[in-house]
Amino acid sequence: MSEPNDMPGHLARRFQQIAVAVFLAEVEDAGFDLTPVQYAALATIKANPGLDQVTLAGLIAYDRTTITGVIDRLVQKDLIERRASPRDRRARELEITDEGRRTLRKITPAVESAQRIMLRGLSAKEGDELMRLLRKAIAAGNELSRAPLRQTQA
Amino acid sequence: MSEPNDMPGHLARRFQQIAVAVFLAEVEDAGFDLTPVQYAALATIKANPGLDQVTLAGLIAYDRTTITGVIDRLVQKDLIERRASPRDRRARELEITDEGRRTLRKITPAVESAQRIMLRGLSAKEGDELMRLLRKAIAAGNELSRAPLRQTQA
DNA sequence: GGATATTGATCAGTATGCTGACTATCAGTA
DNA sequence: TACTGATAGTCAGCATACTGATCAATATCC
Repeated sequence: MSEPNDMPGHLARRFQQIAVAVFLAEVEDAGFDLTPVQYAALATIKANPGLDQVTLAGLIAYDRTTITGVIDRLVQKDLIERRASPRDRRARELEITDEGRRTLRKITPAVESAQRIMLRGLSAKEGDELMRLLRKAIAAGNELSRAPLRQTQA
Repeated sequence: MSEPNDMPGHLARRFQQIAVAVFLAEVEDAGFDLTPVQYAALATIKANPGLDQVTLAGLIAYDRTTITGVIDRLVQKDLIERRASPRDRRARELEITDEGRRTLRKITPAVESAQRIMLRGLSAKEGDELMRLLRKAIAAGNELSRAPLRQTQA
């Protein structure tokens, strides 16, 4: 373990690095310009119409200060709308647009292809096992980052 | 797989996110101010005295444009020295300083502790298996990122 | 030897992620 | 109701990562 390449932290970084590169390449090949982070936000907004930014952040484990910029860019691309909440004037409600829905639908094959490519060195069984172990490690460490996963409303 | 939290790419991001947070917390508790990226660079420079930036980048799979800033900060902290190579005037030779050596020695327990914490949800056997699977997936995807691992000189 | 290609390093620009601070608003309570 | 604390969102600042460009220096090939 004396060498970075043998450490879990370094492997985490490398795997993430490859995952992002594969995602971007597949999505660009499909003719779209969307980052992994933007995709996850968009898909989650579609599945939870009208949610506010803090709730969105909790559902995908983003920092609330990071979400601001991600939302900005999705709005700029006309994929979502951000408007003041009538019930809480501090909050913004997020809604997917028709354009966002269309993009999400057309981009799905590329996203799924990317998930397969990043596991291409593993058998199906190994891929499942890797995901199981990642989920388990993540669950145990959830509270250790500033942006933990929050399944429910605060 | 229709939900981000079930996708390998998202799990990769989450695990990396936790790994970085744990690393920073452990290192700060030990009284140091060093990022995972800076640590890996410093350790690799110590193990390969006089290497140039491209070689360093290859050994830890950093992008060459990223390395520039990392090196800047390590130099600023007096942990390494950067000087022109006598053999190739384009290249810079990197050398760890006494201060860098001292820091590396004192920080090691915190770094190792961090590696344990980020796997704390897994048994020893599961942790080994996770690392094996990550290494295998990474090896298969090595060439897919702009900054692949390069074990040897270009 | 000289044109050409390649390489090492840097830079500008963009997108995450984070820390810490700040404003506006809301909720609970004395 | 006024005070207090908590919450939603944003901002400035810093550190990765990347794309693509540029500059200087080295290699290669004719």
